[in-house]
Amino acid sequence: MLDIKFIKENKEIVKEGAKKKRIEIDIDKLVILDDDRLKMLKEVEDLRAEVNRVSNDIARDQDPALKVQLIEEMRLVKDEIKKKEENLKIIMDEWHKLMLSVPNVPDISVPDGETDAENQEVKVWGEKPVFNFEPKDHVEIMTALKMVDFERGVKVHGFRGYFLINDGAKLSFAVWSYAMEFFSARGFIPVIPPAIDRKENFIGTGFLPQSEEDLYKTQGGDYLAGTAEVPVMGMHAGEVLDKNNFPLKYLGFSPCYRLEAGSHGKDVKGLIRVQEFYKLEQVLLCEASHETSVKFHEEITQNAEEFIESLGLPYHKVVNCGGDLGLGQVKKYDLEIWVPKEDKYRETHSASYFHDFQTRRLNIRYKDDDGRLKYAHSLNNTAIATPRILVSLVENYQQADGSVKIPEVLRKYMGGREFLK
RNA sequence: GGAGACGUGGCUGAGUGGUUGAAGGCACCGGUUUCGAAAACCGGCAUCGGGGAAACUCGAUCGUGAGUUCAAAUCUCACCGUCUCCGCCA
Repeated sequence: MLDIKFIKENKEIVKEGAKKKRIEIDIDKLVILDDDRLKMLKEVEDLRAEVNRVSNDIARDQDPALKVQLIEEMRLVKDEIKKKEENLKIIMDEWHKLMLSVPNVPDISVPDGETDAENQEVKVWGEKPVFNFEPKDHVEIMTALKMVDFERGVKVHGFRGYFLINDGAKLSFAVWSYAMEFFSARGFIPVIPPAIDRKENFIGTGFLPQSEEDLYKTQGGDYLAGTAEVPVMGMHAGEVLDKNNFPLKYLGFSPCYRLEAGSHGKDVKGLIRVQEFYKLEQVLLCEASHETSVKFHEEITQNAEEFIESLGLPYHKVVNCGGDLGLGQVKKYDLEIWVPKEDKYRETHSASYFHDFQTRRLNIRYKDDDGRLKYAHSLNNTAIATPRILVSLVENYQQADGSVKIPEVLRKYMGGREFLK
């Protein structure tokens, strides 16, 4: 959510921003609505002030006849207030709905573009593997090594179901353990949050109301989080944080549930696009300064880059174009790791910053040096997601004999083994 | 699952219909005192929104949302949450 004052004072910037994100929003309508809102609010408040004033008179005045008369007068004013309040409520509902739809303004450095096809590559790292044999895809490799069972996965879960078994499960634990150690060393506080979360957390982080069709829902009206970003951000909702603890760096570990409603035809095979997976997520809260946000955005991106590099996986980094940005995001980098058999990079990490878009909705503030309460800034980036990462791990490290070499850094979590076979 | 109690400012804690946005304490910030510090004393200290250059002023907020009333922290209802006892499970 943006500040309505900011919207009114920077109408053109907000409009341009929405356009860059390819989001339809009628800012002029919102501005008119807000003028109405303020006018109506003033009328209601003036009437309330009168009632308050006279009520005090009633309490003080000893003359019973006068009391009765004043009470009668106030009764009429109350009726008027009621009518005006009803009007105000209608305006407020509409106002609120529109406010939740206003996208955050993308940074000037965000390239223009419609879809992810127009994201710009800004970095390429690593050597793509050259095989002197016909490489296999991860489904083949992992099935042969009995690391995964899709048939039974579909039997038990349905479409996109999978079991990770034996080395598939072990490798997942290895990745998690390694990531836990890696990110802890960089000052991240590990958190295992609830993944079944109240609606407010989804509105607060910007996933609702827009992406309802992608979320699993419970009978109680809660939702299953598609990322630990939701509960970890919700953790401090409504709080006034101590500035001295900034930046707050959390490493959230949670199952992630995504309906993938709009992508039933895509990536139907394998572990790339599943409805239930696990992710370690970097979530960061800092003071409200653009420079600070940018600094930490680069930092959490760098963290992930170095993590991937330590695994020895070739990847590239893209700046997402305007059309590929979410409602609240100011700027986003995606890291995409090489998948040899598909002959392309696949997204594994997504690093974005939001300014106070999320914290305003979640009411996360801190007291600044000038004594004023300010909304903190928030950012997040993937640390690592399984099982998607296993795809590039096994495909890039596959050997002619069908075995898979285990990256050096993971070996200590795999009992010192060098190969999966 | 059954019965009961409770939810007040950064924290603690009074307040059961009328100038109560809310006593007292702690914490915090100024000042006096002191060579300095502590203690003591004096003063300040909620948030959000509207108007105003400002002083200031108006409105809202005592878990959340509705309601009763001229007037609600205080009464009613629903919801959320916490605690205690019993039961159940581990």
